[in-house]
Amino acid sequence: MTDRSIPGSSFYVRDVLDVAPDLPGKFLCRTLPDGSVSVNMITEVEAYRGEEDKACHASRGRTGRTDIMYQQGGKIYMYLIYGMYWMLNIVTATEGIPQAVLIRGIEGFDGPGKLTKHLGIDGSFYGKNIYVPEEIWIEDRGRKVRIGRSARIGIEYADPYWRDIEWRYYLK
DNA sequence: TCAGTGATTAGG
DNA sequence: CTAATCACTGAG
Repeated sequence: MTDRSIPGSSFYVRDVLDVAPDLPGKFLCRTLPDGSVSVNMITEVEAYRGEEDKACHASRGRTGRTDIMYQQGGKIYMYLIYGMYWMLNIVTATEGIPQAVLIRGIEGFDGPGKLTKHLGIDGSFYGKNIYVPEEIWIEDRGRKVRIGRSARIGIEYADPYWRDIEWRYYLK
């Protein structure tokens, strides 16, 4: 009877430009420390695609931080920015191709730094699987949504081509 | 508009 | 080792 399913690893082992627009409208679920489950619809994401993407952390190659992006899709890539905010990303594509989707917003928590704070997740989640429904996972509840797109946020430093490309996807 | 804050990275 | 950078946020 249940109208919900949990995308398996194959959902994430696709090009980031196919995975990213499929995420708004799905639900980010998290078992909080008190045992309750937080469920929020994903509202906004961005795609970061390969070493050629000058706004992607992997543009400077494989390092300790970006190593996870080179692994098979479905892993979590966490990183700290400005010394204060943990960013939640989902690795996509097959092994050897560095891609990830940044989760920028969920219902009620608009902003990548705000949602990780609400969910209580940090660098200790680096490398965990998003398709295993234990601590944190994504559910498809059959919601049909309309997706808008725009340039990515906060990458003014990048070359114009990469700065302006419309790889941000959000709920209309 | 602008400072806070610390991991990560490149470079000496 | 040092210094620069940064996929952000909230206060003023």
